[in-house]
Amino acid sequence: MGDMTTHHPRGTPVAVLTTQPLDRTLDYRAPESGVADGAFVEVPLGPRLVPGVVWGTAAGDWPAEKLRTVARVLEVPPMRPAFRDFIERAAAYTLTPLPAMLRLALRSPGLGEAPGKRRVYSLGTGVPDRATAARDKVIAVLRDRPSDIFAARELADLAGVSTGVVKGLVASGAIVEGAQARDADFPPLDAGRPGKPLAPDQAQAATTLRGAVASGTYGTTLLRGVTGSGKTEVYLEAVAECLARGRQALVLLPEIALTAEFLTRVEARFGARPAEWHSGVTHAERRRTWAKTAQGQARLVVGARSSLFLPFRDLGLIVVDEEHDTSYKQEDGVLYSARDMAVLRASCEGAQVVLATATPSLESWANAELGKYARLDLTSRFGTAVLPRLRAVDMRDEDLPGGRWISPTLRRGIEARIARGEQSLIFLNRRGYAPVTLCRACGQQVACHQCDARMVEHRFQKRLMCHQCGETTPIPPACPSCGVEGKLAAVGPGVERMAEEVTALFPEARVAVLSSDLFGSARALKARVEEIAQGGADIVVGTQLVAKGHNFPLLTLVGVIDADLGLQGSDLRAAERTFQLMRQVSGRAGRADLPGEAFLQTYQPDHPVIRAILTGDEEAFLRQEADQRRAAGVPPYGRMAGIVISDPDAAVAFDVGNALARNTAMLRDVGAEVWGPAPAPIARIRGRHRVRLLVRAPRQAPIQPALAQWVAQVRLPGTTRLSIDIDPQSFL
DNA sequence: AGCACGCCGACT
DNA sequence: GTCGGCGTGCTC
Repeated sequence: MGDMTTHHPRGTPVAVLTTQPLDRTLDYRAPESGVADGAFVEVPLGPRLVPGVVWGTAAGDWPAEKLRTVARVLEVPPMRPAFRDFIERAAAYTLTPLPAMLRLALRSPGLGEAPGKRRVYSLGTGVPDRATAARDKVIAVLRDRPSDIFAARELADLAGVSTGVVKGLVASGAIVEGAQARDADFPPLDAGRPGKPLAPDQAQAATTLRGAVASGTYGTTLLRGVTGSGKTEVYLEAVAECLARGRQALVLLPEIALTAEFLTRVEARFGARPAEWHSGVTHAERRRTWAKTAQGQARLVVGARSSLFLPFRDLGLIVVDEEHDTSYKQEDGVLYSARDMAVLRASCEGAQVVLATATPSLESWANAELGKYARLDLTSRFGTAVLPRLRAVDMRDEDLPGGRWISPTLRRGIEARIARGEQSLIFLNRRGYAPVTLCRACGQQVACHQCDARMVEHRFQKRLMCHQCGETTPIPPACPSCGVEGKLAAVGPGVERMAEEVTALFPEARVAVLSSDLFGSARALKARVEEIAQGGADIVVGTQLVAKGHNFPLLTLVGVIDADLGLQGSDLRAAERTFQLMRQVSGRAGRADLPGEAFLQTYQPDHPVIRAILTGDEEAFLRQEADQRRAAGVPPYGRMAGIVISDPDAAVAFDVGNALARNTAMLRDVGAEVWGPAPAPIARIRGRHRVRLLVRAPRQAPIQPALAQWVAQVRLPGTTRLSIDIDPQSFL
């Protein structure tokens, strides 16, 4: 697509891409007013009106007399060529039908509707008919800030009165009521404010990033820095440069829970809060963010992965914070890696990308090694904080009864912390009470009836839960398999069970459990985290949740219950993930001026990954991992795709898989090989049997067109679904 | 995605 | 006779 945006006069045939899964554009006549390329429109399709975007000149393969006319042109700025280009390239890369990709860009509520209004109140010229204490308070607030306007609630709260008082004052004209569009401008961000003082290595990195942003061209930089090295301060300098140049910036965060802390830091740096975009934002606010992003008024957006599909007017910088985080690759209608899509979007927009992390993904590290990404390393921890001392606890030497998991060595470490009034963290990446519920009468494990997975006991909620489909059942009194009562036993540890053990060992200590399923809302979790940070607990027992950036200044000990957990299985990414997780969680200890210590309980202290974690030689670890991946020809040194076929009937899914495996000529032509079909790693989810094929090809091979041709050969039965995952997370 | 069309089984 | 099951096809 060129950069010319054409205006199509009334009656001209135009191509429209709708969100209907037709996998091609449809031709329509331009409406009375004419229409521009990229315009957001509504078009008649059969008996309905559907949303779409004008996608260039008509294909012309439909008889002119059968063309219908565009019903409505929405009053929002047209989708820019660079954005349309991104949608097309992202669709081609991920083998996603264009309409499904477009849908991600149309996820704004009430798109094209007139914005709602809210009633606002400001100081009037009238005099109240009767003066009361409550009325005087309201007038005093308004006199104090004469140019401001307030919602009734806001004004009443400031004055410490009820909203009835505010309404009462309107009658006399002492207060005037007005209407304000809900889509108000975002407060301006002051890029010129001085940031925090930077250490020499931070200042140097910041200067380099500012220079990259100032170039106004595409480029990606991997910004590495251990926990507490001030990565955020450094990339906020890049944001400041971008804002100063009048362009928009986007900061991607892996988790909503992290945004509150981040918003505060943005406010401290730029004097106002940025726009937010994630599932926790209200409809009205999302509308506003979408509209203001399109207008170019929202200058900084902080958001989840879906914010990559906002209609920025002039995007100059994308920061992907915690770029290694696996939640960036998750299905949300479409399978895509937010990190890779950020790079793609930036290259379409002529923007810079900063990938920030303490523990880079092997992909990003390899791209830096290859010179595709620039690389900046922050070496010193900020202030006086030092990295925690890491030690392995060899569980083969520890005297521990069955059903207990905290070694005497770890226990002594915790005792010492309690005596000094410091906090300890017990880390176990397993939600619930016990991963296995076993019947001692028949030997069967309680399984989910819809999935190929075990039911996990959640004792706090008194239920069994399937971690695949989320289904829960009450804990049964009798074994579902043999019907014998009172013989079900919890086997293995989960965080809830660890909390029980901790309480038994340290009855005086205040114990907090942090696990995603124990909090109803992100808000509740955040409140608890802050309480703990203030010293509201002596021992924190937590899952992966605690590894992600929460700052506990009093925490000086981290005990990893099972450092070997992630190493099981034969997935080539297991080592990388374990290394990252252990580094992240150890980094929680000793952030302030208290030195930290991390204990890794392991049965294999000589395992190369455990040794690499202990020595802390990340570069050596990554190099060794890279060598293994290169030898195996897997990402990032080879390309892979996973094809999952699912159907309620296992035989049907296998038939489709076998049909695909029969003709792989087009894949072999581009140098790709195919494995499978075989049952997928989780062979059944929500009653659907899953069969997988894996495709591996050399790094440069153009596999997408070949894959598209390959899967197009089979016609899927109505109940069967097929999904293609480019660069799958697991290549088991 | 919807929605119509259409071709076969069990009911008032 | 017809009500309704969901397979197949179409939408500019």
